[in-house]
Amino acid sequence: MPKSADAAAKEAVQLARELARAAVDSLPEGALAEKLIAARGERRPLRVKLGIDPTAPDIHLGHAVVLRKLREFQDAGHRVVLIVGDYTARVGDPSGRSSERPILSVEQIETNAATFQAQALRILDGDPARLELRRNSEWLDMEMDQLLELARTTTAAQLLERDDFVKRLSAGQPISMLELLYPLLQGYDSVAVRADVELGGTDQKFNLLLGRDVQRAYGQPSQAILTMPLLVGTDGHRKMSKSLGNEIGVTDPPQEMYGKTMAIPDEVMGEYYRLLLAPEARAGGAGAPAGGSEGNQAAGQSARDAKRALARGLVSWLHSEQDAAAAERHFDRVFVQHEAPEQIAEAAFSADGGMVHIPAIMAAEFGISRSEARRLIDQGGVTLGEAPLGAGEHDVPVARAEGQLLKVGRRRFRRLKAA
RNA sequence: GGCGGGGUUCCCGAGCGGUCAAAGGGGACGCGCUGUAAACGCGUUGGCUCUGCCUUCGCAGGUUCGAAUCCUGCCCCCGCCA
Repeated sequence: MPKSADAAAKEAVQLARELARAAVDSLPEGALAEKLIAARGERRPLRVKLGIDPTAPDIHLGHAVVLRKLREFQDAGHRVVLIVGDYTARVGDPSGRSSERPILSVEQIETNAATFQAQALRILDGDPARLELRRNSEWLDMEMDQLLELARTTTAAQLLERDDFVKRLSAGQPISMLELLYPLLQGYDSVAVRADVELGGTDQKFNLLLGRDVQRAYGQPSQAILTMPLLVGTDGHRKMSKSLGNEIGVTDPPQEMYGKTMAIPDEVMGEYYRLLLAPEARAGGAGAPAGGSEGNQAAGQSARDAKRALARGLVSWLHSEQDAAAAERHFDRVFVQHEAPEQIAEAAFSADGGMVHIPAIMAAEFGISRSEARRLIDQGGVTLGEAPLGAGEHDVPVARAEGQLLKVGRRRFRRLKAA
């Protein structure tokens, strides 16, 4: 039962609108709908490209924003081409950076690439009909004359249009040739996989658009592009990134994921909902603040409840509902009731002359220096059993330590056992 | 190629022969408060066998009783000129 061309077009426009939900740019205007119509006409899925450089070992929620969007394309019947930038990782994309990237070893990149793929599959549909996994070393490890051919497609002026370059140039910061080359290589990725659509963060806009020019130069139709907002990190200010230490990893254990989410500033909660959770959850009951707030107390409570719902939602998505429930119980127990967690790792200590050296245990268990451990003790941040250790109380009789709970700061626990 | 400026602890940034593990700010951490939010207050922020010792101020040498501070060479960054 074929639909009329008119109805099909309407449907495509509608779908394009849904797919562009939460996106910052969908360019050029109307291109996505046209691609959808064309694909339907040719009875083939769209090839939707995302490139990720494995410069850090783990995928975090910032990546998840875009991966989630890709999943929507998959669910609409299209094919995602996920390119792990094992070759471009050696070049270093300047996007959003004020300095050049450190050079990664080939082994490091290889390790990262493997974990990236595995972690991306937590969000994407792994069905081969819906997902094509590629490495860009497949085509970027090219001959010099091929590179020159690629270089011919673009002028220096075009590359220097990029606002990041402009800023750095005027700020007197270095721009390496490799960085200038990067957008071209990314554009060539689009040529190599014949991308119909490419997604990326807003910081990728320039690169994505340049990809259109590169494709055209190679006689291909230009891709449509979709840019997603950059997710702000747990500090609430800067974009989420491993190197800033403000990330929530998609493979973070449930308790950690829940806890980190509870620590984000209230102001960014809305962003997290909008960019990470499904529309149902967003509209949804769980997160809806209790109506008719009575004063500050009630408003405070509902903000907290909304954040709990967010934390639950994220853990449910990336782990499971059971995990989310368990993480919440743990959170309530440890951080709301201030009780010890149900599961506590043991730390073996060796008694020396009947005394136990607490800083040594802390150093071994938590990866801090003994000096730092001493400071923590002196500041009253370390509790053994019921009472905090006093300043200078670094060595403790075995009897005082055996079987006791060692609490460091607000969140680190160990049960002490004689070795 | 020439001339000039610059490389300091997680980051920015002071220091410019001893009183420097190095001001100040940011960040982070701890305590208090609290909703592991925000705001606010106090404190900590190289390591260790800790009243002292060791390592650190781009790298390598040198001068000196003593160097982050002076000299020489090297590496890197920036600007102007060519």
